[in-house]
Amino acid sequence: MAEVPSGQPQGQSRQKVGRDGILDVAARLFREHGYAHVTLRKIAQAAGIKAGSIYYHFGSKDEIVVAILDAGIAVVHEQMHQAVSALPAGSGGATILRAAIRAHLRALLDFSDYTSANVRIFGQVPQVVRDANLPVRRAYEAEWDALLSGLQAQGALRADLDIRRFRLMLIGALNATLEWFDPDRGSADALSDTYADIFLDGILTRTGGQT
Amino acid sequence: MAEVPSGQPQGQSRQKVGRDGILDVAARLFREHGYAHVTLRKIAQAAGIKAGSIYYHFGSKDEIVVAILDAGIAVVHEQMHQAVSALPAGSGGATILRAAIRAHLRALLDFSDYTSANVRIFGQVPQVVRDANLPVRRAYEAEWDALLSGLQAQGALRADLDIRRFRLMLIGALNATLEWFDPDRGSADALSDTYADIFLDGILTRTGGQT
DNA sequence: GTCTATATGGGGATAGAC
DNA sequence: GTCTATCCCCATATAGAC
Repeated sequence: MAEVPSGQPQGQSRQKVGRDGILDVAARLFREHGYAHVTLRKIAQAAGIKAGSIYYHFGSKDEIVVAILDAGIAVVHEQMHQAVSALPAGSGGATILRAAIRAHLRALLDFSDYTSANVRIFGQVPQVVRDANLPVRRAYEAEWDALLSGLQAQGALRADLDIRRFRLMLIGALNATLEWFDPDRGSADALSDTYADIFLDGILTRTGGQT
Repeated sequence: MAEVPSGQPQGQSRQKVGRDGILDVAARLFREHGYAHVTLRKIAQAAGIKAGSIYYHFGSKDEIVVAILDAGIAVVHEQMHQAVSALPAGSGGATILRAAIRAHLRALLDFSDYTSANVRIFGQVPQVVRDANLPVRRAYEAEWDALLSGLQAQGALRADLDIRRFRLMLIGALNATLEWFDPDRGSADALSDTYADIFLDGILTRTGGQT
């Protein structure tokens, strides 16, 4: 993301000092390479400092990871909430869901190294780190469940749809996109529309007309 | 899976000798703990041998991993192919898709430590290992694409559905289930039906009647 | 706030006895 | 086929100079 000034040694970005600079480069590295392969030495090198210096800002590697995981959920939660809140009052269920899906996918694929790092490494980190990230995860999940339950109560969603199960399926499907998304084959927004088309109406040929 | 005779020391299964025994325990450990956290020492301990002995059967840790990844795809590929082939001639598109989805999810959640290990660790292994697994993956993907394209040619699926993209979405969604599936909340088969319901017909309330 | 130097532990892999 | 013993490397983390 940050361009490297042309005179710099390879593999070392310009100094990104301070706690936030370290988090930024660490999030990018975790996103790209996964949890285990990213060492403090590599984070330090990418930030333009030495490994020992990291301990002035953080108490442990896991402390860095927890900060990144939490920030990743915070970003996507805020984006999704904003996107839905910004819709005109009285928007239909399909419109609301499309907006929420698009916001989630944008944060994951376009915006945020923190969100994508979260999705990428959550399954790889030690249990204590996962536990530390749980509260913010639960809050985001609750936001989705509230949204979906509201739509179901309005009659926009099938009455027999299990909200929790559908939310797990939907978020799981969206997050899995990270593994194969290629911006050269289409934008995140275009992908959002395809997801929405499929989840809202399915893939079968319709005999009767439908929204 | 294998019961431990009651007199055995903790953390050590009964001897599972030979190459296949090592692969079995390694697949289970990779499934449970991910790639990086499973060491040769732990595999050896679980197999009831010492770490050095593994090198009689395998040239490296990566050789073990490649064997497990390949076997994981082979199992799910075979199961899916069998399930579809076993259907009565002239089965409808919805029936065929339901059978394929069910077979995939069964292999992943009920059957095979190899398949679930593949899904769990593929994103964590070194590039050379991923590359080695690519041919069998491509073959499985081709099986799905052929199935879906055939259904689309028959008019069972929407004509504007991008097959490759849908296949990535579907397999990604099914595989993501591994992260949250809890057999106490319902069987893999029940989950398959929910997936099929959603992907085939969507989640919106239908105004007109539909299959 | 960052450096150098180092303690400590664990990993994959190899050699040779049995 | 499995063992013990060991090499070598790299990880996190700490201590103290600057």
